[in-house]
Amino acid sequence: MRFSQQRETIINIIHSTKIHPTADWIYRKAKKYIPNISLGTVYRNLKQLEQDQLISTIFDGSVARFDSNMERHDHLKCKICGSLTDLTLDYDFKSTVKQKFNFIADEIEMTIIGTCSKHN
Amino acid sequence: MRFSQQRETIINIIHSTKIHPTADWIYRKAKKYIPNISLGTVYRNLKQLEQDQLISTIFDGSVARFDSNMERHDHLKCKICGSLTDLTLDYDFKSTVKQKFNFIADEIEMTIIGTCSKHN
DNA sequence: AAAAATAATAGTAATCATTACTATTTATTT
DNA sequence: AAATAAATAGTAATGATTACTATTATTTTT
Ligand SMILES: [Mn+2]
Ligand SMILES: [Mn+2]
Ligand SMILES: [Zn+2]
Ligand SMILES: [Zn+2]
Repeated sequence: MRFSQQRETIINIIHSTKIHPTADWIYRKAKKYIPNISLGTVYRNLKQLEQDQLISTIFDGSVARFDSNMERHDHLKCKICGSLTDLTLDYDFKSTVKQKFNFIADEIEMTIIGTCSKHN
Repeated sequence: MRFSQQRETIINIIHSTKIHPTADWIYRKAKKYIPNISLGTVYRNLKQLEQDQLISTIFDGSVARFDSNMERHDHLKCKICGSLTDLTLDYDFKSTVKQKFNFIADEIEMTIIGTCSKHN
């Protein structure tokens, strides 16, 4: 993977926020630095970065959002404002499903859906 | 909501399987009973049935899959064959996130991703 | 049972996010 | 500086889903 100003900008943008942005959000932000950057470039780089395990993809309904936090963690999703927030809960179901279902678990995705603290 | 043969067929199809089918899978199956049923009809009814809480929608990556099991449960997703299987795990994080984040949890979506028992 | 009212359908067009394509540009190696 | 090939911009294509509309089917009213 060769250096490019576009990729560098995309990485910086993702690392600068905790909102788990969409490709389009990243694209609009990137255009402030590189006005003629292409949306295809954003998608191509996001895919590349995911393959290289530098970011991860979260499917929020039907749109993809991107996460620079590569530690194991879960999410709170607010039904009202749509925000997605990190939290880390303690659990271990991998051994359970191995024993009960002979299922080899690689990862566990957990999203808690409800109303966030802003709406009180 | 008025009766229709199309909706009845769609409900029957969903209740007849545990595979969490996609709209297109349901459509192809429905055509065996109603050859000129429209894909739009399938989507319209699936949306209606979800609103009436008769089925639920699971977003599997970028495609929607439908679930007739309305009990609270979790899923095992196999990376190899793509199968989605029900299981019910015991946990309670709703009180935790209320206390720690002042977040009112309505539901928790948990998917355990890995390799299912078929591939041993 | 026929007429009126209106929900639901079939078929097709439109939308939206994402991916594919390709000529050109840019980074890296020689 | 020239050669090599990865990355880009711009645009076309794709695939899932939704919107639209004239027609059909179900339910209600007479
Ligand atoms: Mn996160
Ligand atoms: Mn299920
Ligand atoms: Zn909120
Ligand atoms: Zn499998």
